[in-house]
Amino acid sequence: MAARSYGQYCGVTTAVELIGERWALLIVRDLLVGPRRYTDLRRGLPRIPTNILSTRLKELQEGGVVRRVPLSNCGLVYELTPYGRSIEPIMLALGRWGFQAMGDPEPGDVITADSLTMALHTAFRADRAVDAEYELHVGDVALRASVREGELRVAQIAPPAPPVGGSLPDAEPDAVIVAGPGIRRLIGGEVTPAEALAADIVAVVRGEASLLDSFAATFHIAASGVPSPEHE
Amino acid sequence: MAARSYGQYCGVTTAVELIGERWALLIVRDLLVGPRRYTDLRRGLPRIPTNILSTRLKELQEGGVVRRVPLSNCGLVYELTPYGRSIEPIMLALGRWGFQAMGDPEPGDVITADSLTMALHTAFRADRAVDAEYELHVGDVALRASVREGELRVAQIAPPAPPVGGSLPDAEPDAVIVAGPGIRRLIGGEVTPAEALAADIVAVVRGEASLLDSFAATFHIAASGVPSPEHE
DNA sequence: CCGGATCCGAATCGATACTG
DNA sequence: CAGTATCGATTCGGATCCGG
Repeated sequence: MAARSYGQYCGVTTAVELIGERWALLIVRDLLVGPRRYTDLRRGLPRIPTNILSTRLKELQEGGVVRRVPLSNCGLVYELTPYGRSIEPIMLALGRWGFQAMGDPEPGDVITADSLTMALHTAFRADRAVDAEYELHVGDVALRASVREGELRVAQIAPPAPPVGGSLPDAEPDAVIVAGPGIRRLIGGEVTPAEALAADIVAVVRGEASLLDSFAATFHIAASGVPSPEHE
Repeated sequence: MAARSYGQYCGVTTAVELIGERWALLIVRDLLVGPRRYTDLRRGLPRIPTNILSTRLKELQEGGVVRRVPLSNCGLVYELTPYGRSIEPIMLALGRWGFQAMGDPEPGDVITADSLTMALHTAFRADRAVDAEYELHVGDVALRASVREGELRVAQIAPPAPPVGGSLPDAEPDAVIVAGPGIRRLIGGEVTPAEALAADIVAVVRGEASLLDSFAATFHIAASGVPSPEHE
């Protein structure tokens, strides 16, 4: 029996041995957004030590969760295997579960492009979705979220986008929404869109302010049971 | 920012900080089966150090996942809060995901009553369920699984059950199934019930052997994508 | 710059012993 | 029964270094 094995013959235990080590699930979260290079993963996980990142990538490969793919031109990327990708619904559900217990950010907490992308998918309600194109800015992260026919697609926008003529791939968004971490309160339904605007939690800097209602309907995480009554 | 925080403001990260520490999710798994005393948890997690168990229980309480309840007569139990219980569908899905990657047991691996109970729930297919009463023995564990109207109830049977007249709560089961860890191959569909009987993977020691077909239809985990092509 | 490997102090984990 | 105390073994975190 491996040294750090839990010593149980059980599906949950096997899962935890595959993706339960420290940082492993966050690596998988970022890879669910798309294939990433070693350096991309480092940027998306600012506090991960580099030796831990390479150790985890090796372990995830041995577990059949992640695959290493050389790029045709140069370099290489890590990507999920089909088996690794099949964890997506679990990741989304886990994100919703954790969302209920999120308080306000601790000093030093960051919001990364991949985590916000995943959070949008987590909060996406296909049944209530209103078709629209949003540009969303939270902290340093800028995303383009396209809601079309009940489907969500999220693309990351490079922050210092130099406006070189002709290379802009997207049409103008219907609304440009600028927010901070307090956007959690809007998605969680703690505040209405009107209250969020009034309290400066979010701002609609382009497009009609009413599109914030569509946004709040499309991206919503209901407090299912009890979020977490007593906290430390 | 807490010392061992991941430093990200994200639902998945929050979830991992709540239930991602070593052993934590296995404690939650056992508590999903029912409230448990400290000693019960120790028995269900034979390799957990006792200081880790008490540390995790404290952390899970601070996170609002677990609650400590004094018993009316004597002693106390740990139980999940409503928020903690709301992780059940995720746990079941994770058990199915991990099941795909289970190989054969390592030497020293055990099967516990709570993990097998959870595994039955994990593998239960309400849509294909056939009503029946099973008594299932795997290793030292004995379970009573009742399938009624598409619902599953599992009770644990004390192994040395002294046959004191009148105190038996259940009627006779339709079938008594005795198996080893190889029962995974039956649930995973790697072998048919007939093959499992022929290979001595399982035995029906009471009741009609054809009930093993019902069992295999009721408890099944299909290989969704690729289980895990390459393994270490 | 990319993709790591190496080194080392700090924190955590695991095993055992002990206690109210 | 329900933990706490102790201590060596591991792992983690932070920093630096290195080959392409």
